[in-house]
This record gives sequence, structure tokens and C-alpha cells, in this order.
Amino acid sequence: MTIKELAQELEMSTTTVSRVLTGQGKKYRISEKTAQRVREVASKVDFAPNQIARNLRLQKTNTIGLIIPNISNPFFANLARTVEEGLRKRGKMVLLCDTKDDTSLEKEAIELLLARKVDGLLIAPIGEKWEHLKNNVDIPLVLIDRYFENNDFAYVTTDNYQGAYDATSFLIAKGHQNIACIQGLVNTSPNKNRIRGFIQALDDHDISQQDRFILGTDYSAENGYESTRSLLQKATRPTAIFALNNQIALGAMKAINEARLNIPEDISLISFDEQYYFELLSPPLSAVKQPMEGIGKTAVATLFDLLEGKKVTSSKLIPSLIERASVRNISKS
Amino acid sequence: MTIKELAQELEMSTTTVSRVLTGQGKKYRISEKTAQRVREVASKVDFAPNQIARNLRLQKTNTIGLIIPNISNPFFANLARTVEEGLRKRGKMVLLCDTKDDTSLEKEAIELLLARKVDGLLIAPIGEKWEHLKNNVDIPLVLIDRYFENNDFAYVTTDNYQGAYDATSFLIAKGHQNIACIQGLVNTSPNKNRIRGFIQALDDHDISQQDRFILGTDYSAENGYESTRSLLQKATRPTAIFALNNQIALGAMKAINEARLNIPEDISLISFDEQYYFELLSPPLSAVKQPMEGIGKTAVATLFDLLEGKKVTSSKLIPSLIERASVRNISKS
DNA sequence: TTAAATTGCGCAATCGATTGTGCAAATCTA
DNA sequence: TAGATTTGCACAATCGATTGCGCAATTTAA
Repeated sequence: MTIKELAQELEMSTTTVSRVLTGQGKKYRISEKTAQRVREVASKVDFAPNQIARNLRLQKTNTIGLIIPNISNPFFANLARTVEEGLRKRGKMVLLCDTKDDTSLEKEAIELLLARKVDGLLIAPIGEKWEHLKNNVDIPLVLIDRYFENNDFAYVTTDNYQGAYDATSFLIAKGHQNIACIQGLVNTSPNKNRIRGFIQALDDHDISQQDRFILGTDYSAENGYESTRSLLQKATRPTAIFALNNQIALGAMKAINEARLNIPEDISLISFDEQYYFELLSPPLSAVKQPMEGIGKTAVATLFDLLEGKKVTSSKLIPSLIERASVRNISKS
Repeated sequence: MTIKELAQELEMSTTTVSRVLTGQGKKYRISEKTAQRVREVASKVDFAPNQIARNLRLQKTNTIGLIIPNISNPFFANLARTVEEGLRKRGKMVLLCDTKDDTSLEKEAIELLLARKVDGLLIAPIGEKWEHLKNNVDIPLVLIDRYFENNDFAYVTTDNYQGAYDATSFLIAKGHQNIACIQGLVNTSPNKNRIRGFIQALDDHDISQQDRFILGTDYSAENGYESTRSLLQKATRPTAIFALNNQIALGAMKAINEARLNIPEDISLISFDEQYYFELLSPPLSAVKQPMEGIGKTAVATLFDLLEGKKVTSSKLIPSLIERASVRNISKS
């Protein structure tokens, strides 16, 4: 059913029908009697305007592109959920793209979304390059989780420096001196900030350079697994591992289990990212908890500010440390 | 940049430009020389046709609506990933809706997607009602995971009956007679079929009615937690619990831990759904593994068959049982 | 050499909405 | 009662593509 057919049914012009249904009856002096009749019949026949035609005419799609590196990572799945909910409540729908941590897919996704004239973009970018953003995107854009230096895209992220600093300080307080850190994608902002926090905490406690291992290549369980295996083969094994995301932590646990070592007796473990099941793991896994709801909601709010032409500021939200049995106190006292 | 501006640049009509760029040059006898020039300039100025206008004209959006009850459930997150990948490879994008297991949100989502003229729908429905599907949807539709009796919507799901039968038989083989089953949303097809498999396995092994507990209300961890708490207070505690999805299983573990009971010494546990971290839990959790990739890919393939007007058949994919330490052998032999 | 066939491309309608403007009819003003 | 206002609604353009049809110009056929 088109508005034309509806108008025919009503024996009036599409103009009038459109004006009533978009709530502009008064503005254009449509009589209340006519308006009533239009609304009545429209709802009786379940008329719903063709959004494609509407979008074309209004140059606005009420659609937001959401680009995510890996939706099967629960961190991003949670994010997607919060974002979708926030956008839907405000009348927008979500076109979802999973980039599988592949920059060329990310670039392609952006092109596809722009051609579809989304009103705005929420991107958790791979994070290593951003020329494809800089050059093409001329619509409101908010970066989530990972951001870029030396540019002025708005972003919403956790205070990764602080989270890593806290986690590392916690390990040190438990007597650990020889700490390994398994990182994710090296050149992404969360990774760089977490590493920075890690190193700063070590520096602040005068722990020597020799006792720091930083290794790893990406945010996958495989990376956690392989990196841990190589750590366990070292002459002097670290007494604690700091895994920079939940998947790395799982891979690390798996490697430690396979080596028939025990957490935390033989080696302590702490993770960035908290998951519901962490307390059920063997042993319960300590973690830096990111404020997931806050990130999603803030990102949506920031995007709407941009859409409304307001000035926006980026946000760094505060993480919290959850202490569980996976870290052993080995201090001599 | 619109096609009109591009045509002006080229000093020819939009007709010609459009025909070249849509690959209809030969068909409409555009000379190769002209075609060359069009393609050259088009790519130089990075022309990308406005998809909204295109969609309107072609009555086709190359967009699929994906409706999911809860994307933060890893089962659905994995599904979303596979589906998104499959669709993108075939030139479609995904409009994502999370219904939060709320039928009215599901209904609304369908209306929104239809108004946006998606070409097809992939729905993992709440599963308890389907009038809103029957009455409104006149485009290709494939149900995922949950389906309905007495109608002919195509669906793709796991053979839930078989999975539950296998899991229950496994428990029985380990000597368990007194088995509780914590179910999910009662009137959904996976739940009904899993319950059917559970009961059939008990029947086939002549286990009396008194020794069966079926309880629970939905697919949440909270349900698993509360249901397990009530189970543990019974005079005769079951020796094993069969949790009908991954979140219920986690809730059950939490309740058992809190009661200071041990798995599997005090009580055995097995879950429907497998997750990467199940082997890392305390103890490693036995599970029925659903073929996630298969479900996603089959659903996409089925949808495309429908889009191409082919006859389709629904699919039930075979699950597999993963035996781990969470089930104890208590047989007397 | 002329009619027929082919080549090459553009006009204008179309998809389904929204909206600036205009034009009667009804009402008001003096 | 004539002119000025106001009321109520419709015409037609527009958004940016695609496409049936038609019309020259060129080539081929006889």
C-alpha cells in the first residue's frame, strides 16, 4: 500500500495525506475533520510509508552503521547490544559490519555504508590505520574502544592506562616482580595505553627492565596460547601473566593447563576485560572490568550530539579491578 | 557526487553513464570507447551511486533483516557473525535487531524492517508466538534455531531432540538415575525438543517418573542459578543436572559453587551449547556442541534459495557430545 | 544510389514519498 | 456588498537513480 493508493481510497491528494501522517496537519491548515479521517483509514489499512522513498526525499535514513572487528568477542557483542538498544530507542536502526580485524574489509564496509547514506557511523576500528576514515567520512562518526592520535575524531573508550596500571600494581602488591604481559594488536590505542600503564606501574615500583616481558601480536585466544607457551619455556619463568584481553587470557589458561602447571600456585594470571563466567573458571580469574554499558551509551549519546551539530568531547571511562583467586600472594612478609 | 553531475562532467546523458556503470553497455549498444571513458572518469572521481535512489527504483535493497533475541548470548553472537559474513560475501548487508526476548519488540522490529523494504528476513524468534509473522511477512523468511509447528516457514536448527537424547543417555551410562533438567523458554521449539529427547532417553532406560525433575523458565543465567538453588534444597538431590543452554549452565555452576558443593563429586553437570572456555571451567564442562557455522551458513543459503524463487527444505543439523570432567561415573560396577 | 539495417545515445517516465506555492471557497471587515 | 483575509486543499517539482522507447547518424545491402 502506497500513499497514493491510500489517498485514492480517501479521495484526496497525497499531499494532504502525507501532511497529516507526518504531523504537519496544523501547519498546513488541514482541518481536524479531514485529519481524523486520514488517520483512521491509515491505521485501519495498516499503512506504513515506504522508508526508501522517504529516505531519498528527506536525505536522511535514520540508520547508523556499526562497524566492529569481531562480534563473537563478547566485549564487542555486549557493546553491540547496548548500542543497538540505545539507537533503537532513539528511532535509528543499525547496519552491522564485522570486519574480522581486516583493514580492507573495514575500508569496504565504510564505503558500503556511505553509499547507503547512513546518518552516522559508530566504529570500533581495527585501529592500526585510519587514512580510509580521514579521507572518506564526511558524516558524524564516533570511535569506540580504539581511537587515533593526532586527529580529532570523537571517541569513547575505557581509561586503559589506568586499568593496566591498577592491575599491574595489584600484581606487584602481591609480591610479583617478574611479570609478563601478553598484548593484543600492537599499534592499537587500547594496547598502547595498557602497555604504558603496565610499564609505568613497574617503573613506579623500581622493577628492573630485565624482569619485563612484553610479547604477543593480536587479541586472539591463539595468541594467548602461543605466547604463554613460549613464556613457559623460558629459563626464568615469570611469576605472573597480565593478559590484555579476555580471549588472550583464555588462551593463556589453556596453555598453562596443558603444561600441567597450576594457577596461581605456579603462575598467577590477570586479564583485561571481565566476563560473567570468569568467577567460574578454574581458578576464578582476576580481571579489569570495563564499564560496558557506559561505553555503549556514551558512544550513542556522543553520536547524537554530533548529529545535532553540538560540540562533543571524547570520553575515557573508568575501569575497575576485580580481585579473584588467580593471583597468588608471593611476598615474603 | 551524483550520476547527473558525473554525466555533466562527461558531457553525456545520465542514461549512458548509468548503463555503462551497471554493466549494461553492450546490451544498449554503448560503444566501447564511450564506456571506457565513463569508467575511467567514474573511478577517478570515486563515484558511488546513491543506494537509496537505486533501491527505490529497483525495488530491492540488498539488505537483510537479522532479528535475534539476545546478541550478548555467545550462541547468537556467533550466529550473527557467520550470517553477516555469508550475506556480505553475497552482496547483502545486515540490519540488526536485538529483541531482548520481548515479543512486542520482535513485532516492532519486523514492522520497521518491512517498512525499510529489506529483501528478506533471518529471524531467531522468541519462539512463543508467531501470528505477527504469519500475518505481516510477505518476503522470504528463514527461521533460525527456533521454529514453529503447523506452518511452513523454512527453518534451520540443530537436531535438539538428538542432542538432548545423547546427553541424557550419556548421564545414564555414567550411572545417573536421578536427573534434573533445567529448561529455557518453555514453549520454544528447541526447548520442547530437548525436553522430548531428555524424556525419551529416560523412558528408554526405564527410569521412573519420580526421578525426573524438569524446571526452569528461560534461557538466562539467573534462571539457571535460581533453579539450581531450589534443586539443591530438595530432600533427595539429583545426582546430575542437564542445563538446556550455556547461560543456564553457568548459573547452575554458580549456585553449586555457592552451596559449597563440588562438581562432579557431589553433583554432575552437562550443558547444551559449547563454548571455547568450557574446557577451562572448574571443572571442564561437558556439553552438546551445536554446529554453529553450519547453522549460519545453511540459513543464509536457504534464504538465498528463497530469494531466487527456489523451493527450499528446512534443515536439522547434527550436534555432537563433548565429554569432560563435569560428569562423574557413579555406576556401581 | 537508395532503402534497410545497424549503431550510438538521449528523452522522459518511474520508483514513493515530501513540500513550496498557488488557487478556490468560505469567512470576515468596513 | 465589495474587498480583504483566512481556510482547506491540490499541483507539480524534487530526491537520484534506472529503463522503455525513439530518433539520428552511420553502415550495409541490393
